[in-house]
Amino acid sequence: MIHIVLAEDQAMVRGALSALLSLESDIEVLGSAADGEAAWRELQRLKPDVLVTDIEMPGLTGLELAQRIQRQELPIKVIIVTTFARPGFLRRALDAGVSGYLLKDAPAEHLAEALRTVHRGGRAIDPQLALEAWSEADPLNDRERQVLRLAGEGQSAGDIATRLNLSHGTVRNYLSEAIGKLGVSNRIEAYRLARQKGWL
Amino acid sequence: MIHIVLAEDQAMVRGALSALLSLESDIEVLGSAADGEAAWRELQRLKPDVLVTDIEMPGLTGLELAQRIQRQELPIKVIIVTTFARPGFLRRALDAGVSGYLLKDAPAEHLAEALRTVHRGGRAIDPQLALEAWSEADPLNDRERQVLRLAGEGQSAGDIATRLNLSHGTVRNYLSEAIGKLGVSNRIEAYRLARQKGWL
DNA sequence: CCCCCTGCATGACGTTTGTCATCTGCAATG
DNA sequence: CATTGCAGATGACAAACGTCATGCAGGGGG
Repeated sequence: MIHIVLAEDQAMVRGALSALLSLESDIEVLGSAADGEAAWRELQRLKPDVLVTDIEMPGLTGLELAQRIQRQELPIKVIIVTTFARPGFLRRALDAGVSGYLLKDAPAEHLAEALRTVHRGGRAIDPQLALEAWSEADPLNDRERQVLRLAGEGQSAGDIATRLNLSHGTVRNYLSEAIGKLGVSNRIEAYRLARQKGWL
Repeated sequence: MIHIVLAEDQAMVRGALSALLSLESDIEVLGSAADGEAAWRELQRLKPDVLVTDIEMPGLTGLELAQRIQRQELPIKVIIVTTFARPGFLRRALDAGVSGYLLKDAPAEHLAEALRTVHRGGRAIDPQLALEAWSEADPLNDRERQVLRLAGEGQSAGDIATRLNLSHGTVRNYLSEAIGKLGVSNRIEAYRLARQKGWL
């Protein structure tokens, strides 16, 4: 019997996944949580074999949850189930020691299979995503990332400069750098591309 | 017995919702589809009582699907289940004659209840969202919307002008109008705000 | 010690944006 | 027919944007 805990912020999806997994005779859903902190408490309390978690959640994200489990050396495997086919996310997830990474685009049956594979000690990583993850590295440095994030919210170079204690010229330099590295032609495209790749 | 068809692009969520509803003894899931066109074909073939659909789907959106059902006067009720708490979306959904509008944030049990209410001839609209929907009207006209959409993808005024067969000055005028109406200070903020409100 | 690399700043440049006031053509309305 | 209204165009202006060459301080590492 595989004991699991579910973390997913959308209540309806959480309930539906729970129903889905409860149909499997070898899986038991011990509990579920709507955010990272609550999930952490459930893990301590219920000691499941596997945590199935989304990435985007209020408070603590799924990735941070995985990191915490890894650092505390808890004997709990982690499977990420997310909408985002972003190579950067998978990379970070693997660094955090997760055993599985599925997309919500994948057929529902894959989840139970992945759960069994992981419980057996194996890994279940979305194959096509795994390829992309190792192909393209994030070309941005910290400053470029920060600046791009703010630019994507509609802030001007001047605003960003104030926020980061830089000169407005420097901000424009970083932005220009980022635009160049990403091979696009303005800050908006740069933001969209970086976001889509999971480089944020 | 309530017969339904499910339209939702994320396979895992689709499967999970199907599992959830199948647990109810008075509900039967006749079929499901991953995009609007497929859903339309399933509706013709299976003649369900109710369609449960997401909004964001490739091809035909859930809103367009509802419109089509309304225009053809099919005896099929529609329940929208979506992530987006955007007043504009609810407004358009109601115009398209849908009977239910739930958020994925709502508890899973609400779905089955809503299904029964709607099947009985009632309406099931997320209450807090219903309030917002009548509070604020979309101030944008068609041109402004089009222009803003493209601007949000990073296109320059010139690009947009070419795409829409307008002069580049005119495009800037519309953009300026939109920025003014929304009370923001540049195209990026305008795009973000309009998107968040569901005005796209 | 010197060299080079990195992080940030500066200034100049041409382009794009955002704002206005004004103008044109066309259709609807009286 | 004249009048009004609307969609789109124009041109001018200041501000912000994107690019580039250059400068400068502070560390390492040779």
